[in-house]
Amino acid sequence: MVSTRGRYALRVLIDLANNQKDSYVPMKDVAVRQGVSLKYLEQILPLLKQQNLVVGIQGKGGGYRLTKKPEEYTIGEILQATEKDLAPVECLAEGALTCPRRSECKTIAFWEGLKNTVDSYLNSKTLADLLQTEYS
Amino acid sequence: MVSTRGRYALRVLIDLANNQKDSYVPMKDVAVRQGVSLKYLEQILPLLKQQNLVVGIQGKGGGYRLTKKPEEYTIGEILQATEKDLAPVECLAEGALTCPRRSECKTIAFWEGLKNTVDSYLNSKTLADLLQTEYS
DNA sequence: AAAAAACCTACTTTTTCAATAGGATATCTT
DNA sequence: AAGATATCCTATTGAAAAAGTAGGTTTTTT
Repeated sequence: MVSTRGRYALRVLIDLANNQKDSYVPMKDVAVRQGVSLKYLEQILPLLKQQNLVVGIQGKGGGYRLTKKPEEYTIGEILQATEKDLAPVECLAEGALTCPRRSECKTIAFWEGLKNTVDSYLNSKTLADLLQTEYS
Repeated sequence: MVSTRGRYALRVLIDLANNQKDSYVPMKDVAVRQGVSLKYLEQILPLLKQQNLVVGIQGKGGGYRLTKKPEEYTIGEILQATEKDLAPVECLAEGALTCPRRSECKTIAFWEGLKNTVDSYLNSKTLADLLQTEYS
């Protein structure tokens, strides 16, 4: 299950896209608009910055800004930056040591298929896809 | 991420399918073959029994047996029985209360799409698909 | 009666999640 | 230079879940 870190990250980027201007957007404002803790966002944004998904400027008048156009962000790369791991099972996680039962495992192909399915979906959607308001 | 409960459940059912006979298969044997704790399996099997995925017989000569043919089990229903929830985000979980931001939420459709994608995959594969040994 | 199985429930240990907290540092404005 | 306003950095906490361990009870066959 995707954690609040990833979900908040998504919402922050949507917020940044919707409030783009020439200047930078302070997280203080985003926190209010999104109804989440500023302090928590301050932990999440460095993860996005590290992957060059945003630029952050310190000091008065500072804040964050997108580094590219919304349609150039895949949801996959955003979640990748914030979630610990997107693999559906332990043994497919980043840097997992090879399972001793690997050669006899009947499920690994199935799990790989699931991972591929999920990854494909996540990489097929972009931030731009989330910008239209639509409710049911 | 799918927990060991779900993964072990899958392996138990594969094991049962591979060791089918007229009699019942005791978990003691499955535990040895699969290299997992018997005591832990004893917690998992009741979940499968509850959904009529297996029948269990107590007493000497007892054990468990599949209730239908391997091709009639979808992986989805197996994981459904053992995992707490298969939803990718909290607000799509079983019996989640409706989010106060629901009407303005820009991500819900995306998450629903992810859930549908995952469910489709899980329901398209059957236990029979996992029975062929294949390694790479 | 004894053996072998499932059944039931409580406990423990470890890890992760979701924040909260408090200050340090950088930058702009006046 | 001073003050305001940001990000940045790191530690701590509280609650929940994950993954098992443990011990006994009941059922059934031999």
